[in-house]
Amino acid sequence: MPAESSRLRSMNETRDRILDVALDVLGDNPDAGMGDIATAAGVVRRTVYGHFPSRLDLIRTLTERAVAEMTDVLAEVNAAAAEADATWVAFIARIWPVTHRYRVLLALRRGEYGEAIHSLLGPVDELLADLVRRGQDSSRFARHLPAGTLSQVAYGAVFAIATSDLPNENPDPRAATITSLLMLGVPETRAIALLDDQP
Amino acid sequence: MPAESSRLRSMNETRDRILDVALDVLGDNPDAGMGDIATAAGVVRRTVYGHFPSRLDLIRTLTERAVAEMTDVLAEVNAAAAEADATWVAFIARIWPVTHRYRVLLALRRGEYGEAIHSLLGPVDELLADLVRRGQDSSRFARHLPAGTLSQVAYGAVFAIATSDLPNENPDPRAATITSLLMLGVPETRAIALLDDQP
DNA sequence: ATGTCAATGCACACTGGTGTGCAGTGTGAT
DNA sequence: ATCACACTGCACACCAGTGTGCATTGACAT
Repeated sequence: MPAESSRLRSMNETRDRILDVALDVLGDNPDAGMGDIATAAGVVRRTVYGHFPSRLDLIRTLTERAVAEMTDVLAEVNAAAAEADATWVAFIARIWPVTHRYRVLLALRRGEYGEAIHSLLGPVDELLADLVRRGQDSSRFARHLPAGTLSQVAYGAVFAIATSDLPNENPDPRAATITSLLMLGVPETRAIALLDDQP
Repeated sequence: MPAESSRLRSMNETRDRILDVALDVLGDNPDAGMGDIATAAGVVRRTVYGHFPSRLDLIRTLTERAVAEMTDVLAEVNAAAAEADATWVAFIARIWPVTHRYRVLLALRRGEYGEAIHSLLGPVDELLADLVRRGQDSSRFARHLPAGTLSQVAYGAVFAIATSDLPNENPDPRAATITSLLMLGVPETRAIALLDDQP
């Protein structure tokens, strides 16, 4: 099956390394240039343009990866067919590392490439809103905000906590989950009970 | 008292107009240039540099204004000597329009001028954290997060709702306040009661 | 009437990033 | 042995924004 095995593989390795490193570099500084990414990937700027014709292409590819991963997680936790609030807890637990990895996308959402990112992220937003709506329909979640807004704000809070770099402590996924559950209207006692059921 | 009355006044008018317009323009697009601001203010780019030697100077002046307004509001609501949760409600009500006005600063917090803005906004963050801490000490607020983080995340949620531009609806300060109270650990019933006490 | 000075309208130099072109080099494929 | 081609290294053009210099205009102050 691998026709041009070694040749093609090492090329894909370079490409993947650029993508991985780009997530890192842009995560630290969303305004980093193609040069910074290239250097960090141990490659020359020109080479990056060999794989991605433009900066937008790079960002788009990154976003597509993120959408794929997030959609997978959402599909899996939804497959468990549990209550919406339990599903939310499972979702946050599974999405936690992904959120940190792709933190740059949220930062870039407002900006030059916001339009492209937003449209690609649309489907994920939909799925998230669906989950919250399901919770509202079964009265697990409150209705003080429409599902679309509530899902965004709740996930935004998790994201904010996940990427907050406090001087001494490191972000606490448990506290973040509780916070998001609270704002979804889940009582604190139930929130803690849900968390204690997690493996 | 006005020595060079007309002269100096019209100069201050121009300066103030630039500042006001800058808030507007940068609020819509944080990456707008000095030229865009100048044009929107009905003035030439060179004139803006006459009042503010650099872009950073402009941003700093804007930030100083914001800090002054926010500090005033915080001082006033704290003077009422009510419970921390009631104070929070009053604070959100009073800060709501200000939040929208200075929305650009939050957007610019991550970016080139983040350092300068952050240091100027520091005192406000302190006051906010103090309020939340007070609430935690009197058991009005939950302790799932340290006061510093919780205050930031709660205010961040309010900000997110205040600046969310939904297709048809406009942001609802009441829903935003409830959301923030929930994540602070205030039970929904109490949150609604607090809001109904507001004028 | 005369001077002052904010605002104007150019000019310019500088910076920092993007994206392209092309000749050269080394390593796998044939 | 030779071809293909990913990567290099340097060149360039281009753009958009920043900040400065300076001569000019016009309203206000004296």
